[in-house]
Amino acid sequence: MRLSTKFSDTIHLLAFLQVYSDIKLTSAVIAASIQTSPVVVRRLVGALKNAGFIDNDPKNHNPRIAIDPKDITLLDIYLITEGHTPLFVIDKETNPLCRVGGNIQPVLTNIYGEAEQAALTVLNSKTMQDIIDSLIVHNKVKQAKEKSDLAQDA
Amino acid sequence: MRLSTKFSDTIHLLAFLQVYSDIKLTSAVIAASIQTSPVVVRRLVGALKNAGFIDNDPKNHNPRIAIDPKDITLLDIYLITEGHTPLFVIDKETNPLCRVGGNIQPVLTNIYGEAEQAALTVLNSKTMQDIIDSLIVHNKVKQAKEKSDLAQDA
DNA sequence: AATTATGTAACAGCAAAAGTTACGGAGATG
DNA sequence: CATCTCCGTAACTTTTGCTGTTACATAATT
Repeated sequence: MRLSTKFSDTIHLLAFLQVYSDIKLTSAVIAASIQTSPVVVRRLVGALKNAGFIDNDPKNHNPRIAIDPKDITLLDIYLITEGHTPLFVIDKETNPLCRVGGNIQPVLTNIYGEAEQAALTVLNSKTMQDIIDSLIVHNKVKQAKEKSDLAQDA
Repeated sequence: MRLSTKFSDTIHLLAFLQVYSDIKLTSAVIAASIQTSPVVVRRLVGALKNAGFIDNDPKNHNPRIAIDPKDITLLDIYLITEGHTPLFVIDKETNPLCRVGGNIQPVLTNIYGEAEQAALTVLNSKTMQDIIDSLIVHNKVKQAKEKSDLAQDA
């Protein structure tokens, strides 16, 4: 089956909390940005609260990031949301009596592990702050483009 | 969704062709090692023939590896079997009018791409020959262990 | 107090993968 | 040359796990 979107959605969620910390953040408001249902958002928020990444702002009762975004890496989020699922799947049903089927699993475990490690190392080098910074840059570029397109039309 | 087992099964298949090149290799025989159905094996073999990695041995009419196993990397196999599926999934349904939802996709595309690239680079550094060599080592270790266990019992 | 939002649990729907059935055709065997 | 086996492929079924929905008890808000 296909991988879940939980990892992406959770990054989205955390960025949203930070970018929109000044408005009232209900699960419905957040869901409108992720384009999912409020229940799904509550589930994601719940998992993050459990892991200590989100708490409640005493001022406005918003959920908010409980840790400096510089100190949250994408690997941290990945492990919370999909940590159980290996990136590469090994077929567990192979004939143990065969010279190939009986030995392929540990061989693949090693190699896949190495590949997965490489990917997760990249994720560990990126923080939520990097995401938020990139979002702002992308947004500025987009707005400048829209403005120039508008001038073009006029 | 989780990834399919096609990647693993195809590596298994190619190793099997090489290790058992001396016996009659029907799809049923191969299926017994992978523990799947002959039809599934035929599908995998078909894809590999299409890609030029397998041809037919004129001697015994077995399917056989058409390229030196040293020159087949796991990345080659990965691209044939799962090349279309990204390792990390990006939620395509986000609100374009939101400062986060409207910009998160390209941001994630960049970072996920970098992580995926790192994993695929590892896969590209491993060949089918490495797999076959490792299988032989694992098998020898296993057999030695069995022999010593047997001596223990006696 | 009344309203609104949360946290969960249970259920339904959907999409993708794996396995199954079926069958025409190619090649092997006697 | 007739039979038998296996292949290649299409269509269908089953399974599985993710997403979203419904429902409701609890907590917080006004």
